[in-house]
Amino acid sequence: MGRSSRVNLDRDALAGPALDVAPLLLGAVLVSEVGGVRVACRVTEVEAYEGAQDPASHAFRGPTPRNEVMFGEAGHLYCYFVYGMHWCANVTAQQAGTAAAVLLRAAEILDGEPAARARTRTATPPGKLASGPARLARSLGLTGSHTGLDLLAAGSPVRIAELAPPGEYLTGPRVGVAAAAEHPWRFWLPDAPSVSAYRPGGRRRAGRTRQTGQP
DNA sequence: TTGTCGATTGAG
DNA sequence: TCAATCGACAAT
Repeated sequence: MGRSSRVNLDRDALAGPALDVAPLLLGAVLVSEVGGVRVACRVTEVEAYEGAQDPASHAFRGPTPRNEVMFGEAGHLYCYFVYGMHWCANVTAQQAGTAAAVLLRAAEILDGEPAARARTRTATPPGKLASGPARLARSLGLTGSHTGLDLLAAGSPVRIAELAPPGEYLTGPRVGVAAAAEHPWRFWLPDAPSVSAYRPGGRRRAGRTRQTGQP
């Protein structure tokens, strides 16, 4: 075909390391028809999570019922529950047998904003409805029940509609991640208002006495 | 079976 | 800066 503004969307493109797949997903259009409501968004920020080599990955310690889908075929949805109240969504990468996933951290709503707004806090500013992984998942109505969905299947209620041509992007350390914090495995589009703010990882220490650390 | 901690968010 | 809130998983 002639010069298409889109990139061929085939599973092989997603079947590599998360580090390679993550930038591919920047600018991708994601469509959700969960609950009979259509919400479309454009991905602006992602993070790569590998398998056995990545201590911050859910798959680091091998397969479990929760992370099973990460070990499957690329291009499927992996949603996990965190902090007792939030869902976050990933796109699986690598070939079957090897774990990897790309966390969807932020997006801008292209279509169905009223529906997205209805799902999120009414106080959320318009451009920030899908800013942050939990808000992104909530805007699209994604929960653990959607884990395993094939994002490349035409009939899937959640799917990747198109990939954007490779473009400029920035990288930095992953947000809220303590392990392997030195790796710049977060990718985002420049000048995207929806991109979330960086926050270093690290656990809160219980009973941390007034450790001001100040002289 | 128990305890710790988390790929976050929003309020104070 | 901190509480909310509960599932996963490692350690008993």
